Amino acid sequence: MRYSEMHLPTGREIPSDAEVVSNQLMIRAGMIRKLTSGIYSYLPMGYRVIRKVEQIIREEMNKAGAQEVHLPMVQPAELWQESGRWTFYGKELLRFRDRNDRDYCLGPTHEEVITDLVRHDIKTYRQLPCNLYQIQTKFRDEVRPRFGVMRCREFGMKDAYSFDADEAGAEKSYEKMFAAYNNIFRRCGLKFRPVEADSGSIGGSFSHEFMVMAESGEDAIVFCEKCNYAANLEKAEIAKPDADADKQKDQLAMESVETPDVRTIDEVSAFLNVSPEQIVKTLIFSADGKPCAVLIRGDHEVNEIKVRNYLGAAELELADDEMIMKATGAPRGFAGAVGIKTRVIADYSIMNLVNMVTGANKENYHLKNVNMGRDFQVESFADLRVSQPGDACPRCGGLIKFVRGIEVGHVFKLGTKYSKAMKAVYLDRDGKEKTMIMGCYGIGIGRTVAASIEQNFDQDGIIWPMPLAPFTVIVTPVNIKESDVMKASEDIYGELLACGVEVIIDDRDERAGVKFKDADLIGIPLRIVVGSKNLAQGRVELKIRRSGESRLYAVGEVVDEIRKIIAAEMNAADEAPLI
RNA sequence: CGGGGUGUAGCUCAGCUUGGUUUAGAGUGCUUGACUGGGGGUCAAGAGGUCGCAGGUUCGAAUCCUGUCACCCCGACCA
Repeated sequence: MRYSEMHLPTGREIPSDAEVVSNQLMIRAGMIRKLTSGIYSYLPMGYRVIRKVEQIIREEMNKAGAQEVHLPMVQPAELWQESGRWTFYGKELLRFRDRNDRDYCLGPTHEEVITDLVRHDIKTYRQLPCNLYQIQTKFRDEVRPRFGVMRCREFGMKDAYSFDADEAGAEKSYEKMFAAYNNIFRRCGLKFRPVEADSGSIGGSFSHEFMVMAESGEDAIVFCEKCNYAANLEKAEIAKPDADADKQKDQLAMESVETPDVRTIDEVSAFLNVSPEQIVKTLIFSADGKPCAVLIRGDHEVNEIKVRNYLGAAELELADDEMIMKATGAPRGFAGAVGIKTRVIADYSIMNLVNMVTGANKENYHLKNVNMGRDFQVESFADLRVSQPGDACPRCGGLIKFVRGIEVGHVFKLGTKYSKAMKAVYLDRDGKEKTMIMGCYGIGIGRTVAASIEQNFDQDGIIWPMPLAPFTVIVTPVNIKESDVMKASEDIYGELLACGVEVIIDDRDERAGVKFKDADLIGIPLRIVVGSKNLAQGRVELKIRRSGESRLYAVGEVVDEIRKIIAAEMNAADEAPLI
């Protein structure tokens, strides 16, 4: 490719509405342009990188036995009504009508379409397992798109769906995809790790997210330094503590104290001069419209996902003032377990507490020396809180650490949620009708590209890992008006092309400084600089983008050297150990 | 949906508080020419704007008022 002929509009200014570095650099490097909120165009440079990621995905998916298909983006309402998601999915599903007034939506995901496809064509266990995937545009009408292509409304996604005859088969399909995903992200040159994730309201048994480590990531990840436990914060388990019967011996008599307008943990702690660990927070939740009290130690936070999962509720939110008043007989801020008129569940954190401080279910009063069993009963204890620094690993007891990550992939055991609702069945060996067991597996393509930039940049611009680079080499003639410089540049360019290297020659009539800045910005891994001084001695300069290192080579040797470097780096990306 | 902010040249922004000396500006980018040629070079000449849109107040509105749209940020919500 000739730079002079390429549509590659680079920019010096940081766009005013770009927050994260990947978004800023993708715009400045001429990769993308925003059309409207959450909707982006890819320019040639950006699309080349997209296709690199897609190609790696294709190769690994095919290797894992999946087959590529292409499903429609416009989907009829009937399918979604059949699965129940037409009402369930909410506003993220963009709905519209055609000229005959029929309801449609833009596909945010394709479980319905693929299940419909498979149920028509797969009739027997002999056709199973089956794993189909596609790389296609999704539309999700996000409440708040942000961070450029990282969280946008229209985006490219690879989604795969597996169909199996039984649990064991489904497990195998899941493991294959898990392995394929490891290969994909490793080959993309990303620092990532798979983490346990919440299976959410879909209710599958198992789910992993593939997280790219980055400070700007929207997800918090918990991992253990000793063992390989890693989980999304919303999923991170906390081990059940041992019961400590001894402590219960020192129970004091319960007393009521007046605490005028003292509501929050901090206020109670200061007013009564007790530490937050001694106070029990009593949160009233509305679980599918019914109140439920959740007890937790004052210095901890409730993990609403855990509560929702524990209660098996479809919808969970903090109760409104009216429900609180009805359940506790007091306004917000004075709830307590003693005498409360709701179910009461408690986090493990209060299991061994004695002489607790709680609300009195009476305005402007709290209770001191409250004790479980004696003063109130708990329906059950469970892990309901958010993991925090200092917690022990739930697997090995080691210390856990926190990092932030970008979710680039998600593998999911679906079970029979869709196959059952949509009657995707087959006949087994005995001629009996059985429901297929599904799994689904997604990768955000644009997000993977953005995540790569979040991990690979410096003050000059992007630093592509070789497997994703839009071009591997850029040939930079310092001055195109010098014919010997141009001739040598063209020769090297031609040679690289001839041996299949993706190369761009910067044949623009620009000053060297401009070319260097642009080459750095767009992040080409290897740069060959052809200038008259070195050329007079038969040499050219090879500069490595990532290290900044530069070496001189004889004109006749530089192509060989480059081939060696490329081979070594691509190999390293293929064989990099998992972290 | 709640809160906050911003809309002026392709891009980044000034001007608005206190309406009229600004014929709407700067930097950068773009065009042309000359010089220059290893880290966004210099000089000169130029093109480019119904100041988001619609009303209103006024002799007079980029500037004040009302409405509206778009975009961004924080939160809530949600795969």
